[in-house]
Amino acid sequence: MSFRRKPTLNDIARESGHSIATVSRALSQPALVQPDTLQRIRDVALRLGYVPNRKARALASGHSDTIGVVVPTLNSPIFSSTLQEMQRACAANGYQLLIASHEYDPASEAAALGQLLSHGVDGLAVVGAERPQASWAMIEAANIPIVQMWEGREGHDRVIVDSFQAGYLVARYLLDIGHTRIGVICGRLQSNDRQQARVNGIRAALQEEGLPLARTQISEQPLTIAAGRSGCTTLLEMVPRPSAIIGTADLLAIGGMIEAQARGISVPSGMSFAGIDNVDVAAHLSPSLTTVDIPAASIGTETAALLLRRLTERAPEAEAAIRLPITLVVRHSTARPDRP
Amino acid sequence: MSFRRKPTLNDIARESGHSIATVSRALSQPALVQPDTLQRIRDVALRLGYVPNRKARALASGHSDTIGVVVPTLNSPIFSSTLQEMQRACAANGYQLLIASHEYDPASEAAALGQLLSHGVDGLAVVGAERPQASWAMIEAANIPIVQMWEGREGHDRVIVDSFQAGYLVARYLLDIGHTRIGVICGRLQSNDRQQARVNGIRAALQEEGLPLARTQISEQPLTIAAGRSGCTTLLEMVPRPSAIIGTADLLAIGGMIEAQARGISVPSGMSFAGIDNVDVAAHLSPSLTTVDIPAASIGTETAALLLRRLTERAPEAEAAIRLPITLVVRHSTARPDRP
DNA sequence: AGAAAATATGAAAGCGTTTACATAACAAGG
DNA sequence: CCTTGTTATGTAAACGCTTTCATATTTTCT
Repeated sequence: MSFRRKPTLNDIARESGHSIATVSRALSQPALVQPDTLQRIRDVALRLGYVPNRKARALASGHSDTIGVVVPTLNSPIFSSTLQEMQRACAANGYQLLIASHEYDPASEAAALGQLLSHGVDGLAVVGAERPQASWAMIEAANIPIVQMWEGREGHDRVIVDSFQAGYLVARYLLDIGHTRIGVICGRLQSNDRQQARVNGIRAALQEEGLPLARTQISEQPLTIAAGRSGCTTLLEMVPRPSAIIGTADLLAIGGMIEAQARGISVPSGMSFAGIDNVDVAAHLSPSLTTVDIPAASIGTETAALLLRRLTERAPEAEAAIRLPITLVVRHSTARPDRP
Repeated sequence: MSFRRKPTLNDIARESGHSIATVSRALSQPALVQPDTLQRIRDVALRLGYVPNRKARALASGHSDTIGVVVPTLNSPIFSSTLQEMQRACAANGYQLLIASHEYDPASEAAALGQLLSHGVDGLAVVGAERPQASWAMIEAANIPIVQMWEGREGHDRVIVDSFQAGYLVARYLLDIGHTRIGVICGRLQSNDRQQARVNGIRAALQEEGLPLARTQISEQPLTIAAGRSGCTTLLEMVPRPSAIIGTADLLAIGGMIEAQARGISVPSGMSFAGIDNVDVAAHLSPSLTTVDIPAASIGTETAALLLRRLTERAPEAEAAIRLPITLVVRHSTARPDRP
């Protein structure tokens, strides 16, 4: 094995007796060169084991074949499946995913955005619309296609689900089957417009029945099963005790349900539990979890498709707002309350 | 808002009256310029809203401040937490993660590796050691630090866990408490050395007792809860029926356990279930799942640390093989068998 | 004070591509 | 046969930054 440095276009040009320009064209726009030269150049390239240098290509051409994604966390079944689908779609079209996460910290998100933009991503996908003015300014300045996922404001493309409606649906269902004392375990509301919207949806449903949603009915927690358990513990001290608990994320609802069962409360006869997300495990729990299905994977698919479209279109189309449907999935963790 | 193009070093040079070289130094090696010029340049840079162009920087300097990671799938609690930690550590040191996944397909993995290398990543993290010769050749040729995660062969740095031992531990435990008819639900074995090793570990433990591990005792499945259920269904047809089932991934064990319960088999009194991974939910199931803890997050942390060290060290240190401890976690999904 | 060493800056040559623009060759149209 | 169009190739100028080398300036030492 020789320790020659990597072959470049120049090497191929020299070896093949063609100019570097022709070589470049042969490799990236084969239609522009004659079949036999094309063949000769390709042979040499193969023999030398040429691999294009995308840094140089990016610098010269202005695009990097790279799409940036900023998510709150990688460690979530929801964002994972979105990312998985984005990755699939992007890879299939020759794009790489540059992924950053920020743990729900606006400052970290700003830093991540800065990094991605300075890396010259061709497109950007972000979660939600709530971010400091400075972050939005950076995005504007970059002047590249951007898609907001989950939540999104006017002004940019977006692939969204109605989180408010998700909250509303699940609360409305519990009310409909007779619950009036409802507790809520939700994620940290600050800098998280999805969680805010879900809680607001719940509040709206309660208000329709003239019921308030007091602070004492809500427990704000990190988004883990363990946190769901402790949230449940807190809510169990409400007087009167809630007859149903909504977790604004399945993990919270699952944790809550487990905690209740551990304390000898039977679900759903003693207490109902419902979540939002419809994670994989929800269908398999005992009892299976009533929840609202959020098409996380589709968000990834649609976002990638939209971004790829923007990256190839000639005349900019109108702003897109793709709204994906959510559906209440009634399972066995909810039932009519004992008696009021 | 003007539509000026992005400011470059040249713009700053002109505005500040310094040479572009000095400006470059001021921005990337501040120690080399005098305090007052430094100040002046920084002021101008700030005023112009200068953002360095990493593509150009990468081309000129030869490194991209980017680390490539190739995982089988993003949609797995295990890899998610590894990635999450890598992301955290890398971001803290100014590196971005370029993530690719390949759904356990060697060809896709090769393609992904090619993309990442051609993007000029400064370092690489991959899962496992089993890949086509051609893929290894590409990696060698790139001549950048690489870390194998989970499994790894000699020849490159690695941060590994003993998957064989994981399988062995859980099987040994079941044997110790008296089980002799053991079924296994495992992931696809092809191109997945972790799954292979886990199964081999189980086989080794059985052999110590003179027990075989026949093909009929094994059900190979995708790595999902639903697949675990169907794997369990298959194994229940073994005669005699197994008294314990090992899922070589928690998701499989969980699925299996749920299926058994759905069929009226009580766990663990009627049948024992054990997994490997120790995913979040395992501790909270009913019954809680006996499993082997795999420090997925630590793998991420250690890999990132190792990679970052390699990227800054002067003299290349000796090859590192960091072996992280795994531990059997006995919970309530396992018990002595009824009677032989 | 003079020589040697350290420090701060500038000029310019890349880094490996892409891409106008120019040129040459060749086919078609009158 | 000469003009006009095509088509294939080459020349050279970016792209925005880093970095070597040379130069000018200041400090340190004898």
